[in-house]
Amino acid sequence: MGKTVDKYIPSNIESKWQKKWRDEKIYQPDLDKAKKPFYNLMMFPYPSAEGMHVGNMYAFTGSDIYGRYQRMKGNDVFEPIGLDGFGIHSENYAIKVGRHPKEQAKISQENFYRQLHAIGNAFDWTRTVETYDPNYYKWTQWIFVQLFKAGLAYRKKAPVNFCPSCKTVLADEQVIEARLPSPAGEATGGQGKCERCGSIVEKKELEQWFFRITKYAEKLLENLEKIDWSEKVKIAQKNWIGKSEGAEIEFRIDNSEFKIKVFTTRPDTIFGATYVVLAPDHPIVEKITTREQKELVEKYIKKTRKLSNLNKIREEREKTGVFTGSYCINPVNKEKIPVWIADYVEMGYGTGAIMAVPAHDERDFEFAKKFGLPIKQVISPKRTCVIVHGCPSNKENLIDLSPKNPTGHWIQWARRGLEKIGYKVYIPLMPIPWEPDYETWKKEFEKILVNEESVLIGHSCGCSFLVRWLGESKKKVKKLILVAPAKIAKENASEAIKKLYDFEINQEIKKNISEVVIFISDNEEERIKKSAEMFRESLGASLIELTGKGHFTYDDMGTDEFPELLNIVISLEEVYIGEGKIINSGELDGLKVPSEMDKVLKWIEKKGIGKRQTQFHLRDWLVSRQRYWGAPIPIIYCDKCGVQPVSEKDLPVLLPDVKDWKPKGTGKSPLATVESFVNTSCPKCNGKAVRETDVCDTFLDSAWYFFRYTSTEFNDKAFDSERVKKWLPVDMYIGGAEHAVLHLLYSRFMTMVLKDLGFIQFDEPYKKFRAHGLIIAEGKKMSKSKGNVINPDDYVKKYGADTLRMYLMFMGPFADGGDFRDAAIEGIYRFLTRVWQLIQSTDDKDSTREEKKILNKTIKEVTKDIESLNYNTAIARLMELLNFISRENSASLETKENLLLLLSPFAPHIAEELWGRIGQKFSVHRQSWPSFDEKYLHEEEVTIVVQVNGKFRDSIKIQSSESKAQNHIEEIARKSGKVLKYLEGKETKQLIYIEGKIINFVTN
RNA sequence: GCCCAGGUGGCGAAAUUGGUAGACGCGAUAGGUUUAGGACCUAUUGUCCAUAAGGACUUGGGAGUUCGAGUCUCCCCUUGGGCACCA
Repeated sequence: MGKTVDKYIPSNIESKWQKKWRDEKIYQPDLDKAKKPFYNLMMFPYPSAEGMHVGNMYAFTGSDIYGRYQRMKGNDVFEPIGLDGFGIHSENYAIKVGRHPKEQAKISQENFYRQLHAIGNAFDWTRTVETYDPNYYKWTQWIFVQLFKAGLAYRKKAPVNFCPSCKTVLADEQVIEARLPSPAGEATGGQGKCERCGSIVEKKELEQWFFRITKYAEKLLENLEKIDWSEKVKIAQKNWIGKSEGAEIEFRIDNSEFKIKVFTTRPDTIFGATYVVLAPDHPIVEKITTREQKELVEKYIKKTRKLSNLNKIREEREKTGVFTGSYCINPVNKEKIPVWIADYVEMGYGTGAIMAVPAHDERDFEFAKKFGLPIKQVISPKRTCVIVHGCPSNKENLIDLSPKNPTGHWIQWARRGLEKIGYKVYIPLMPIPWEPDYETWKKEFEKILVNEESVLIGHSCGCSFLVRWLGESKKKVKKLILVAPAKIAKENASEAIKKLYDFEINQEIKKNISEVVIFISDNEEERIKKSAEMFRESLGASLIELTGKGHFTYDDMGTDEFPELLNIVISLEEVYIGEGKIINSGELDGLKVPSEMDKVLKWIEKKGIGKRQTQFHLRDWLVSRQRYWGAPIPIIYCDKCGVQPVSEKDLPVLLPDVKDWKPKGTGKSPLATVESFVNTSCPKCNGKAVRETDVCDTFLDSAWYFFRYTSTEFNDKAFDSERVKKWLPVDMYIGGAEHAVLHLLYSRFMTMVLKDLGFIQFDEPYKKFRAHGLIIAEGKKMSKSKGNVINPDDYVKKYGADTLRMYLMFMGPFADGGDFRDAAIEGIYRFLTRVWQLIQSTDDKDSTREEKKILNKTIKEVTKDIESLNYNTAIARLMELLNFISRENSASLETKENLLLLLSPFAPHIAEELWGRIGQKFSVHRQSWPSFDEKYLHEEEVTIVVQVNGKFRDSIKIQSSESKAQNHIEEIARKSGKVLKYLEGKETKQLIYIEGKIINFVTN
């Protein structure tokens, strides 16, 4: 050894190879002839003018590694790149720097592409796509026209989210932090903030274009089952689509022919509907409001409208509403129930009307409580109640729960009463002879499931147990009831009893219990009264003294009134939303819900009261923007012919170059002032007509770009169907989870539409999608406003792209992201420098068996790790292999070659350079991915861990051929001095042997 | 409030899916090399006890299952992220 080599200087090799790769077209598959097409796509970036940040680079690198790996596996990998530079982000930036968006786009494009070149990705640079290029947006407009013709694009006046700062309408998805409480807030229509600029969004009524994505709600949901996507993104989409199943039920207005349809997911609670609520803007409100209530109702409607424009975020969601004066008839029990209006019901969801079941819905409950409306319980809850009795006066009677025993008597009564109202009652039995032993009691008691819905009843000494336990365990329970709590004066008590009461009442338990009630009768003995008083004071409990009745003395617990008292205290003072049995509901009584909901629905349909109904949270996609920097919506309005799409031969509708392009804030696009743009002729009658002046949402641009990549040279079609057939759906799509419901849902929708219109044969755009993690800087999200955006340029300059790529990937699992810190990057640089040195300076020798083993193991592990996107551990394996070479100070040529092949997806430049230097032909990136041979992975010697009682005591080495010989291994293990020590004088009760792994002596 | 993902050394993180916890890297300490610093090389590095051999403890907390738990079960705490008056 000892060959001297030149220093590793990344800048000397990186741009050199980047140029060579381009010249040799090694990353340009022949899209028509490729035999094994593999479409490796990453979400295309919005090119901020500041340029790429390490977060972008993280995503690109992770995707690139996967693509490079697939290429080496023999696939024709297509890895395109482009820019999503149309739209509000880009325009806002242009406003900020005071430059025309078109001009700014040019600058951003140049800068972004320069950076993208520098990171060494295997992009096909001949097929770039920019959304603001007329050759691209021509086809965005063409898609709009197709949707229009198919009836999937429509116009309607709608209250929309309007951002006063961006001066445009936003889709629901682009409004964030909606409905958060604010300290000074007042109720509003539920405003949030603009996704882009953070301004508070207003509601405005405007004519808007929508895409009928709701038509595909069911399919968008259903298909999630069949695609291989990150689970969290699937869940996010599922939640966003928000399917809920229930019933639509019709309520007749009393003394009138009007009917109100309500949607409910809880048809099982219909007997508990005690009033009906309409959204304030429900069209029927006007018709059913009585003369007496008219003024109030109108005032309320006005107020809610005004509030929606007040840009204030509601505070405590205090319920408001007014009575309309009308009643309707509950169809199941013919009860006359009032009709109210309230802004907690929204016109936009369901039918804009609800049946209110205050006993089983929190919002209805709140409302009912505020306005004194009746609450009727129809679901009996599944709750637990634990009765802990006290010490008996006579030990023998303790577990005698028959009514003969006074204690037994009241317990039986309480149980019966509680079970009647739906409680599952537990009565833990104490051991006999009874000892006030808290620890034993606790062990028994904790076997019972106690949760927030539980009611605990303590009697006498049982009270002390419970209070002490609640203090210790910090459990939350619904209610604590203490019956005649006893506190025995410590000085007179036996040791055991003293111990029982030796605890402090923990103040925290007050927080954990909704209510504490203490029962005591006035003729209880002083001692008990005093202790009741003590518990009351410490727990803030209400004390119910049963004056004059005398039922609750120790000797006479068993009266009929007692369980009824419990009933009063336990029932009906809170909402219950959980599962249970239907009660008070006539024919429905006894059904279990939700498990027997189907029977309820059948019954409702049979009775003709209502029908099954499914609702989705998903709303139609609002696509118009009152802005300049976007694709003009290709629609023409003609007085004679109405709304007409621009004919396809006239596309694109070019975005005119105008000086006055800044948003107006009038609800109209800047294009509206450009007469030469607005005035046109009707495509149908050729008469005078005007153009639509709004532009398309930028999410439309990005909803189909992956089709265009395959067909950039075609100017007569959006995409070539043969190409698309060959390359799509995308094999691997990598992107940020922040687009979980925006871009990903829209592009799925667009694909479904294109399929239904006959342009393509598949309905899902991305076979496999993986979300990468977020890169943060110094523990915070990177953002321009925080000034902590990290630009990769500096790092590329200092360490080279290879080092930065690997550092980013080494931080942690690709799906997790990480915190970017300067310090650790040195480690990777050191690694690559060592690769540079060792590959060149070490002598070539034949592989030893050990070397073959570690090499094959490395190949196996790195392959597995890349496939699961665990790049961090793949890199660790490469380091281990290098450490081996370093230790041995030699390596076979085979090992060196394979190391470079394994390294090449991660650090493409250095791998290419060294590949040449060890005498191989260009290019390392055209080689096949190495395979491993199982025979080298097999160990000759295995280490058996010797445990005594599950604890590691020694390890022994044996030939792997002997690993089946348990007796032999036991013999060796027993001889080990370390093990002997632990086995001495002890009997081996059990011996566990796991072949080739572990031998465990279990002694007593 | 609901849903999702996390919580392992000083730090980023591994762990064959129930079998020696802490691979790999950063940082730190000591030594070598160097005029010096840097770079590089070698060794050590979870915590505690012990002069040592050695021992005990340890994966947010608590209980449980098991010969054996970071991994499985239950409860709790906590940090991110998403959704939210959705009927």
